[in-house]
Amino acid sequence: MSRSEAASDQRSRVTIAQVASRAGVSPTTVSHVLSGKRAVAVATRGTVIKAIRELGYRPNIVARNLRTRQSHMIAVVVPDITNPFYAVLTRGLADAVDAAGHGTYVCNTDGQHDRERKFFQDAMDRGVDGIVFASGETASQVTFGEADKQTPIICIGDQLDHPLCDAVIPDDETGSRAAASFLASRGYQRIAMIQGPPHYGAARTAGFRSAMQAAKRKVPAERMVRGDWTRKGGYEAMKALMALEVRPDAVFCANDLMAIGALDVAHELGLSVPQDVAIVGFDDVDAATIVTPRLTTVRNPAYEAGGTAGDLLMSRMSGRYTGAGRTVVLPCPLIERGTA
Amino acid sequence: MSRSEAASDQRSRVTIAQVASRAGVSPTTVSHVLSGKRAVAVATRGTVIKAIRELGYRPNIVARNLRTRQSHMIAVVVPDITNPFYAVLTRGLADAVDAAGHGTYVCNTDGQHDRERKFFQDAMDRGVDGIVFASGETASQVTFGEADKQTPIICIGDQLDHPLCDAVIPDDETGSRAAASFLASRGYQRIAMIQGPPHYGAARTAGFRSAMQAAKRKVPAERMVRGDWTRKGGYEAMKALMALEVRPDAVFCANDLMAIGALDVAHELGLSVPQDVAIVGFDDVDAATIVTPRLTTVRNPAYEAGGTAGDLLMSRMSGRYTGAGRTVVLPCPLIERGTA
DNA sequence: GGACGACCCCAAATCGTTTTGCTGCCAGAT
DNA sequence: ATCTGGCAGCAAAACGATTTGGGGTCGTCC
Repeated sequence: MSRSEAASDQRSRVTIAQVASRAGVSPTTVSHVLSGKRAVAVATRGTVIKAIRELGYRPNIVARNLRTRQSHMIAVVVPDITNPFYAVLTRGLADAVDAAGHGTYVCNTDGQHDRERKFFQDAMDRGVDGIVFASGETASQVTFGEADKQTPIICIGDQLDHPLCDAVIPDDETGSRAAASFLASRGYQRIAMIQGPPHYGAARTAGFRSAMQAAKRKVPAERMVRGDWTRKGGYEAMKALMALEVRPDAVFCANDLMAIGALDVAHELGLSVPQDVAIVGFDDVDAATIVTPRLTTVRNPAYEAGGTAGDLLMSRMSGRYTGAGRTVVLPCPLIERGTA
Repeated sequence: MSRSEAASDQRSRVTIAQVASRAGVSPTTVSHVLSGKRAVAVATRGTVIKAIRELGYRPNIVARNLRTRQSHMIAVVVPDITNPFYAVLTRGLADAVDAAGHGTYVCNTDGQHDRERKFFQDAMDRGVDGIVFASGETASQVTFGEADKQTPIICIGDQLDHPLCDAVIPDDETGSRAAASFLASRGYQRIAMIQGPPHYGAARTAGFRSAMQAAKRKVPAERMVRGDWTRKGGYEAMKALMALEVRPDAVFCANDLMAIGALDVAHELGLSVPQDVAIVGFDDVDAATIVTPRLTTVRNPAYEAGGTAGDLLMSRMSGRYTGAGRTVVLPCPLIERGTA
């Protein structure tokens, strides 16, 4: 009984040593045929490969990671994977690094600083080879231990004070400016904006303001309202706007979800879009083409952002690039559809 | 130069040995204060903790994983994180296991069997503590090595032939039946269905058929068409349906995306929903409430599925449960909105 | 014939933890 | 005075790979 138990009790996977002993060589040799780091005679290699196959050997990656000090895993920390923007970004990243054999470890922070810090530490301790940080614009809150400075970081949408940090930032300001001047060029006079919460999305507001100035449109304070990025928030902000003495005839929303909320209000009030009121969003999420009429918006290149983050990361991990932080900015083109 | 280099060259993080030497104790003791697995005198513990703090020591998780043979990481393999259903499921899982200190490693398979297998192996080799497999209904394609049988697996939406495999399956059939009988009870006569691709979503079709039989509605073959789960696929399927000699007056779609595509057709044809044609979907994705009119659909409890998958996994990982595969089925309630 | 390379392969150290025995030591009971 | 038993701490062996210095064996060229 205890014997048969022991026989079937191969609780641990087969190790490199077992392969070696079966092939009649040393573990070193097995390792070398696996990695190809040193030449091994073809005959020997054959024996080893045969043994590997017969035993069904698979290398223990954890052990390898410990020895080589790299995990072939990268962490992506986002506010919420449920948010399509971050889901797409994550996918872009995953696709970019997958071919090189890197896995992706995702962390949801809900935008809370302490969770950001926690996951950051966690990822570091787990020995990830790189981190892409897409958790809002609060990135600068994180501080680094000495040891953390070894690991490359990519920051999306913001800069970060770290020696090995590259940034990829969608050009929010130019995109917003394009949206706002488009509205002006269409002849809309009383253009309003639903911004993000205080301290967020400053670039989008800046782009809007700059376009208004260029188009010689005055924007009284009551036409600059705020939402919390959600559909509901947009709904309420739009309500406030529509309750104004002089109603805006166009509104630029800092993101699509809020624009959809604004659209809800228009429908509710029986306003026709874009005749009575024009609406432009930002992000170009899937839902933008689902709503009726389809939402005119600015495309936020999530997939590309994730992809270039992956590329930047890999260029550092491979040692191909070592140097100061790079910044790549991605264009955010205006997508004309039905709401403006 | 070389000296100062060596000084700043603390390439590796501080180890438990350094802490031990600074505190004047053995690594063993440090480990014990960290894990609490054995008592250590309060004075000693104080010294150790002080040393830890002064040095900024953080344990090397990779080394720990190697020794303890567990990674506190679980893998979730999904077709596409970009699909809201899987994003939500993943989030439910992450939230469930996060508190216990488990990270989540996500793999996108795009539903391709070879990628499923690849990621499965990859996850195993990386030493994850558990896997939740949500990649379609093709799960049964995967085969296991002897060693893989040690790791618990949760299968979502399907069963899997593995000794330690639990399943959580949304009750597609009952949900579909509810949707279809609802349609019948509303008096619709010529009820059609847009199914998933061949071999997929069989339960949803079965529920539909069973309800039709119970309601004594005949469903001629031309009223059972297929889409590929996408909006476009739904669009085309609906086109075919509307081109029929006798038009259906209601159509049940196997998922929301296809339902939205169907809705596109209705709008295009100037048909009013639900007067001219009723539409019911399945999944209750966010977009279901964005479309006009809002989509009547069956709720697919993604978040809960992820959460219970996490719970089942943890009960096994902790050793609290060891035993045959459990199956928990989650109800899929009908959500009445505007399209039926 | 000896020197010198090429070519293979191995032993042993290493990565940074956790986990066993095991050893002193001191207090209290016999 | 001896024994028992618990407490605190340490040394050393894992965990499963990679890496490096070195040592055979052979062939070739002076």
